[in-house]
Amino acid sequence: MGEEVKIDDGVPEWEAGLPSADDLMPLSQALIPAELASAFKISPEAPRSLVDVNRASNTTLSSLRTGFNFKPFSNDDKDHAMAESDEADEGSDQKKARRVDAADNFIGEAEAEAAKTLKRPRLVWTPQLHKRFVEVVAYLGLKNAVPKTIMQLMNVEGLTRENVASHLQKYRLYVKRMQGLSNDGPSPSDQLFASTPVPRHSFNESSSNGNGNYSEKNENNHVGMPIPMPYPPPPIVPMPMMGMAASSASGYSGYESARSYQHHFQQQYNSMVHQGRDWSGNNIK
DNA sequence: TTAAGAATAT
DNA sequence: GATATTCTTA
Repeated sequence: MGEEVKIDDGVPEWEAGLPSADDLMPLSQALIPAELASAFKISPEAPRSLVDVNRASNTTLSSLRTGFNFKPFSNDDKDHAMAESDEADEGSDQKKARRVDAADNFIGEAEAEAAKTLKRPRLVWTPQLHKRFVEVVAYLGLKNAVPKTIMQLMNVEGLTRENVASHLQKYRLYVKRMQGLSNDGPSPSDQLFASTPVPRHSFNESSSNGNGNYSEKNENNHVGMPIPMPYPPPPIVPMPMMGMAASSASGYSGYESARSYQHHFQQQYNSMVHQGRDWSGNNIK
């Protein structure tokens, strides 16, 4: 019965038996001959580049995968193919057709280049974003928290390693300074940092045991008492989910709220970064 | 060659 | 002061 589309992991199967890139009509070729088009008053279709196709393809695939309403970042800025995508995506789209004519290929490269080269608007570390940062750092333990890992665990689209590195540098200074002062007296100048207190276990080396707990450890690999995670486990995919979550400073009870939180977080971030329409407002066509 | 961390620059 | 960029080192 289910004649519909089976969306298991069957995607690769779909490709079996399909014509190869070389067998297909070039993208540059119009589907409808010009005379025919004019005869029937069909306005010519805008030329599509490989980039367009890949984009559409990705959109489709991700929709299928997520049961359909996942939108990567924002809808109208299709341009920015986020930089970090390099290692982020599990090369499921290795099938990129290599056969393209020079023009398209050029555009593809240009766009890819631009995504990395273009200047992004300066990131603002809102309390939410910072909180996220602190959570992840605490999760890793201050000693293990390095920019790349933090960036990955934070899982915020558009956030770069450099962003994190810079913030981490400052954060470390703050923490050090705080340790210097025996009792907690956040100076008023540290508004942001004071907004999210440094979790106690940040100072331990810790590692996740993937079980919702993480264990204290020291150099000798001596494992201490497992501590329940007070914050979301390493998020994998930005999870669109409705329903707002309190996310009031109280703390999360479980994964649901963690997800909601993440959703909220994502939205917050989106609007935040978009004020300067820069890395997306730029048309690379 | 990549990434962390510190030092500078904007 | 906040964040980005560059430089040095591992």
